[in-house]
Parts: sequence; structure tokens; C-alpha cells
Amino acid sequence: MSLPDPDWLKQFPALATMPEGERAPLASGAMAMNAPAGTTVYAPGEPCNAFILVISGGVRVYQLDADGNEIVLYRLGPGSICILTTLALLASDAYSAFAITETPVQAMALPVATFNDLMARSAQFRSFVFGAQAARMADLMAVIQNVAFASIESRLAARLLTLAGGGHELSITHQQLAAEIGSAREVVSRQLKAFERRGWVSLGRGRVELRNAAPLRAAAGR
Amino acid sequence: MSLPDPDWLKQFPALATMPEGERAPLASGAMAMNAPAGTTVYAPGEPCNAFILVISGGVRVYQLDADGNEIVLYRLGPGSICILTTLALLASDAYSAFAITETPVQAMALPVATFNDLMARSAQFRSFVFGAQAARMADLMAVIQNVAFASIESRLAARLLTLAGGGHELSITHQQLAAEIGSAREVVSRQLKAFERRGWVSLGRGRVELRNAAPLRAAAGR
DNA sequence: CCAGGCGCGGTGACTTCGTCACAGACCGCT
DNA sequence: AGCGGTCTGTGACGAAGTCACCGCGCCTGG
Repeated sequence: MSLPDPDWLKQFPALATMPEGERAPLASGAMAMNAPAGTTVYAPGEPCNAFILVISGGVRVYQLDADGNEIVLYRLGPGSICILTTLALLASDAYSAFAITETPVQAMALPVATFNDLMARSAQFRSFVFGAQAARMADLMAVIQNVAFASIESRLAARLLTLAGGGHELSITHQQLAAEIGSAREVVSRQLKAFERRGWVSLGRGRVELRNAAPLRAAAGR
Repeated sequence: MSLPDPDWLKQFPALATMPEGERAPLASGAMAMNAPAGTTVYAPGEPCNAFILVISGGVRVYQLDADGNEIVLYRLGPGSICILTTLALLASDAYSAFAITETPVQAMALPVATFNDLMARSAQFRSFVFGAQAARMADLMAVIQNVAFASIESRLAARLLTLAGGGHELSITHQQLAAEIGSAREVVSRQLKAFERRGWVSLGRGRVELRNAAPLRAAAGR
């Protein structure tokens, strides 16, 4: 915990424009949080007692199965809220998903009472929350489309591009890439080798360099 | 459209216990609907302008991809609300999913204004909506677990059991079963043949009879 | 310093699953 | 009976997941 940055609301345009009266509980009830990378935000069975708004940093939400297989569902960045904790909070439902910070994260936490107060008070706040719900739902449906129907080649190419985010270098292991797309390490290794043979990437230990993004983008569309 | 059954609220225990004052818009604003089997409830791009509460019948929500591949996401029964239309309504987001009635459906439709009124007025209504959100989110995560990591054998066995719902006979084609689990018809045909050889089911044109549920349940757990 | 441990990547063999092409069986209709 | 359409069966093949095992580089403790 630390002092809240008074400007944190700028990360949430939808909330910043709320009328003074509605916004009051946000200012008075929110607690600033700082978490290092690797902090667990949500895990099945763990109690969660706050509504979390991400100000800076990134959170990865993923599923694990009994055999240790992993698949990334979506990521939260600045301006996002953690729907998983929210739903767990309100519906006291247990999910088989995990949420973990990937980088140091600054966030604001609203106690349940404050959250309920805002939900009752502000249509704008409600629509902000619903918008976030809708976005996460769309994320999950995109994941389903991918794992059910898309080829490894296209899923891997697409993921490399989004993870690179405009840059040309990634620090990531084949195992981690496999977890990103819900596949196996060997499969990813072989596919990366194929990309390398075609000159699309070059590989190093724990490193993937994008050398030619155009054909990767083409492959991602298939 | 038809006259609302005055007892329809009984299908929604969470709403029926709302205080008189909060419940008023439900009674005054809701419109009864009757739809035959095969009616489209939601499709991408179609405008939707009501919040839908299912009183009787069933709705199937599924995804299609460009090649015509299909996968069932979840089903809605009596007491459920259509989160898809709700989110599309509130977040004006486009989903790649379809919702269609499988049997004749009786439902109540709340205009957006009434829905917003209830959301503003009743904490109980809000928590009902959140509970439904949470349940659908859990459904989608279960689908992801299945398509990403579970074998065809276990997915098919599990689906046969839930579709039969305690009965021992299903009227369904192999193609439809494939769409249920997001696989291919040939794969389902071969797996069903294997089940038949083991004496777990017996097969007919458009028909699957469960002859021995115990090993199916065992296989579903793997 | 270097020895072992460990994380990472590479590879071959095999199984499972999805795709394609096609054939045959069954159904309802005229 | 003939016929078109739907449903199911099958073989061949490619794509993807699994298993077993290897070597390499890096790090760390003796």
C-alpha cells in the first residue's frame, strides 16, 4: 500500500467524467496498492474482498488443468478492472483461473461496500463495469475460436505479434509461448524452427526476434 | 407476443423476493414473448433492444467460424437471462456468437429503460444479473478447458450424458454432436462406433441410445 | 575452478485428431 | 420403383499432441 496518485483517475476516462456527487466514493473509498511482478491477484479458493482497478503494469489471467497444462485467457492493462475478482466477489463463484501480475502493478482497490455504493449511485459506473465484462467475455470467445478451430501456425504467429507489440524482440521461452496459446512446448519449438527457416524470425535461448513481420501477419490471418 | 403469465416470476426466485417498490418496474415494464423453436435470439450485427428472461424452453448459444465449424458455448433454460443480448445492449459490443431457441420459448423482455431502472433501483436485481454473468463466464472457461486439454473420448462421453439428462435415448445426428463439442463429424462417428463396440451405446440413424452409463461417466472424467 | 544440477531447446517415434474424398445406407416423396 | 437428400462408414493423409531421451549452456556450491 502507498499513497494514491491523485491523478490516477485519468487512466479511467469513463470514470473521470462522472459528476462530482457520484464520484465521491471513488476518492474516499479507494486504497492504493503496489504489487511486484509475480503477485497473485486471484486464485481459486482464495477469498477476495476488493474491486481492483489497474493503474499501471500488467496482469495475466490464465487457466491450469490437472496435468499442469496452461493457457492464457487475457491480460489486463492500465484502465482495466479485474472482472474475475469482481464476479467472485459478487457471485461467490469459484473459477478455475489464476490472475498474476507480470510487471510491478499500481492499482486502486475498492472495498465491496464502496463498489456497491457506486453501482447503486452511478449509471456511468455501472456501464463502465458492464463494458469491462463485455470485453472479457469477447476475449474468452476469441480464445475458444482459436483453440477450437485455428491452426498452430496462425495462433503462434498472431501471439508473437501481439506480445511484441510493435517491437521486434521478445524475451520468452518456448514453454511460455506454448502456455500462451494452450499448446505443447515441442509443437511450438518445431513451428518456431519452421518460421526461422523461412526467415521470419531468428531464435536464441529465451529469445525470439521478429525479422520479417509481414508474412507473420499473413499467417496470423489464417 | 401474448399475455404474461402472472406467475412467471416464480421461475426467478432471486427476483420474486424483491421488495414491492423495487419489483414494480418488472411487472409494469415486462412484455411477454413466445418464440417457436429455431428463432434467432442473438446474431452478430443484429440490433437487440431488450433484456430477456427465459421462462420456459431452451436457448442454445454457439459460435461459428468462417469455414462453418461450430461449437456450442452454453445453454439457457428457465430462470436464465440472456447475458449476450444484455452485454451487447449495454456495451454495444459485437460478438461472434449466435443464440437460437431449441424448443418453443416463453420469455419476458424488458426494454432497456426498464432494465436500467431496475439496475439503479435494486441491489437484489444487480446481484441477480451479476450472478448470471458469473455463471456464463464459468461456462466459457469450462469450454476452454475442454477444447484445449480434454480428449475427444471424454468430451463426447460427457456431452452424451448431459444431453441425455438422466434419460437413455438421444435424437441427434453425428454432425450435431460434433458441433456440440467443436469437433468433426468423422471423428464423432468413429468414437461412437468405439463406444458401441464396448457396449456403452447403441446407434441408429439420428439416434444414440445409452446402454451403460457407468463407463461413460468414467470416461467423461478423463 | 569445475562438477553437477537444472532450465532450455532439439529430435524421433508414436498416437490422436482433423480433413478430404468417396461410397453406401436410409428416408421421404412422387 | 425411382430419386434426391441426408446421414453414416471408411481409407488415406496431414497436423498436432505425447513420450522418451538427448545435448547444451548457465549457474551455483563445494
